Amino acid sequence: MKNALPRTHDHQSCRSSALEAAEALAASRGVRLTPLRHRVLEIVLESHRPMGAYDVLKELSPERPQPPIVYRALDFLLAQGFVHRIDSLNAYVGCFSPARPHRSHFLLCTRCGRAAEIDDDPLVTALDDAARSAGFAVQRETVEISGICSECRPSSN
Amino acid sequence: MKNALPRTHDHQSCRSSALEAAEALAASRGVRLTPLRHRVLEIVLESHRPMGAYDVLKELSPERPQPPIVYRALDFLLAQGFVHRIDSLNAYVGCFSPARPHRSHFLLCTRCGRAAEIDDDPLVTALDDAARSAGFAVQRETVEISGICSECRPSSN
DNA sequence: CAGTGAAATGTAATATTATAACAATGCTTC
DNA sequence: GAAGCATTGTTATAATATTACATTTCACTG
Repeated sequence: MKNALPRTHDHQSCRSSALEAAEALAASRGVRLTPLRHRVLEIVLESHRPMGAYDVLKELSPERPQPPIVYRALDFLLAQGFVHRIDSLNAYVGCFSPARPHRSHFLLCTRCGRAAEIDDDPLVTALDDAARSAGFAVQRETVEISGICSECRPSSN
Repeated sequence: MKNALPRTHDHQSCRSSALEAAEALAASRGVRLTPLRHRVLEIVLESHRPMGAYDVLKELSPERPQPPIVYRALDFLLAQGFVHRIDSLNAYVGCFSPARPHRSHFLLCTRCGRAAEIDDDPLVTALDDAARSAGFAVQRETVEISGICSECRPSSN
């Protein structure tokens, strides 16, 4: 099911560096990135495409665990910022820079299915300003832009 | 289940004007706001709080329709912009200005449960700029800021 | 290094959200 | 009023998520 990623993108290495970063962060925070959690993170990182909890479950065969196993692992990884949730897809993506504090804002390509995190200062500022001017104390944000990515657009394809 | 809305907010009148606007728009577009669709819209507009499809279903008793009835009505209302979907809650809110073209951006209070649409030019610009600079052709956006609204914050409570 | 309590995992059952497939009805146009 | 299409009705089931409780593992303490 994994298909072409941009040739310029060394997926293998970004995945392992994300894993290493997560390991280091877990150690420094005194939380346990257990084998199960590690495995789930690995599975999610293996795809730049959001994966549903049940997709992860399938990848965990032949262990054939029950849903709570995966949901709990994902909850842990979410809490640690090692994965993000894509609300519009009921799915999860690995975070490739868990060490850098950032908001969870995404471009989601409806053609190739890839999710790209965006870290855009003006956007962050605009969100903060909008909330502040409404007297709103932000707890959580969902910012997901769906469309066609540059790789999938005729102009650059 | 409906509890205090701000005293300054004439909910009854904003709901009926939203309904009238939807009726007029449907007529002008040549689409049919059938009794069922009208009723579903009314139900959703009756709450400023996002309602799940099954909440709407319950309100439709004693007709006791099956889920597809409600999902189809909601799909129609979404397509016409008479309601918006809140992805982070799997829920729907009525749109109070369906005639004015706008994006669907929300503040969601986790205390009182209310959803407020925000129409913030800098935010719209920042989103557009972020997408454009990534060469991304936007089809759809989910922007939902969850937190505590000004009415629910100690300072203004 | 055994005992204890907390954290993590395992398991069963079920709740919640959403859709597929097809039948029946109603509306529109000729 | 028959044809064709949109809408609604019905059944069944798929997909997503959680509750409750049992068991195991881990980390600490004595």
